[in-house]
Amino acid sequence: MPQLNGGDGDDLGANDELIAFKDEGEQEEKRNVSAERDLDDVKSSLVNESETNSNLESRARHSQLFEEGMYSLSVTFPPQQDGALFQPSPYVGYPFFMIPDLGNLCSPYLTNGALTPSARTVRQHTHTCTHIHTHMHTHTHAHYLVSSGFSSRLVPTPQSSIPHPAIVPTGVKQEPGCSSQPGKSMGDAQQEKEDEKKPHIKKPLNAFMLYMREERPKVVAQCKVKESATINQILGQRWHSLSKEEQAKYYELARKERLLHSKLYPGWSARDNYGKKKKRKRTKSETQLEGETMFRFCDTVHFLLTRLVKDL
DNA sequence: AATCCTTTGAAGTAC
DNA sequence: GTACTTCAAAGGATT
Repeated sequence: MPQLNGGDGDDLGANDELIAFKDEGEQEEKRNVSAERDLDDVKSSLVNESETNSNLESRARHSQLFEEGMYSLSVTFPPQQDGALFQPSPYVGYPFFMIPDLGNLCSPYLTNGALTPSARTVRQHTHTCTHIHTHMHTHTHAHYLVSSGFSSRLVPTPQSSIPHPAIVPTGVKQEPGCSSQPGKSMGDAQQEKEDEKKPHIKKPLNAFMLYMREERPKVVAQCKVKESATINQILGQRWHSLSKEEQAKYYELARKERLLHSKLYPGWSARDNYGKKKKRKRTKSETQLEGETMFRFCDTVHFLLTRLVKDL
């Protein structure tokens, strides 16, 4: 069961979140060094703050008490209109609810729209459930200790045919959405079929992506531009012009995204998505051809210059 | 229909 | 340890 442990440290906050701007000059880089350090400090303090937060310990304690059957659980399911899928808001902490499978249904990371049977059931109901938690053997609980709040969920074990990845027992690595047995060998074609059936779990958004999602509509409105490539260039520039505090806000959001993502999909790896987005890759011959063309071009230029100098 | 473009950041691979 | 690659979002443009 995933639990946020303030003691063991969260290494999800990458240390290299700030890098020198690639396309700017050395001087610009130097000017940014101190600012980067400051922002780095802000970021690490944000991480430390959240990790050492006394509320976190309190929440962890709540979680423990809950598991011991000392607490009752109150879960409120949001109303679903006309059975329509819940559309996640751009970013409001987490727009989906920590309900078994409904979480999958509403998760912004899932893209294939696959509905699990229990999700279909859950989204039909709108109710508030108060449960005196005394029968641990009949329920499986998972607690998400997200910075933004304490969420709990009830999973009636016998009915839950598709266990949520987040409740995979410790030490058991499970591929997201993968029902196949570990170590089971299968043909490549069959493996591909299995892969296609898997829900596509997207990468968590990084700080800049979160910023883009928020600011894009403003840029579109201001600049009357629709081309994403152009908009992204503008957003890239604006991102650099943000203050450290403003950027820190997005780094913190991104950290929470990663944290929650890792809680929801413990076995997920960025590698799982490799190849999901089909990208035309240059073949070796193409690269070689380009190199040869460049070589010939340089050779020609050299020849012409030599001749020019000779003529002069 | 599929891919490219364009940005930054995270995470993976390769050496 | 460093360099490189892939993919997250977005939607018009291009193939």
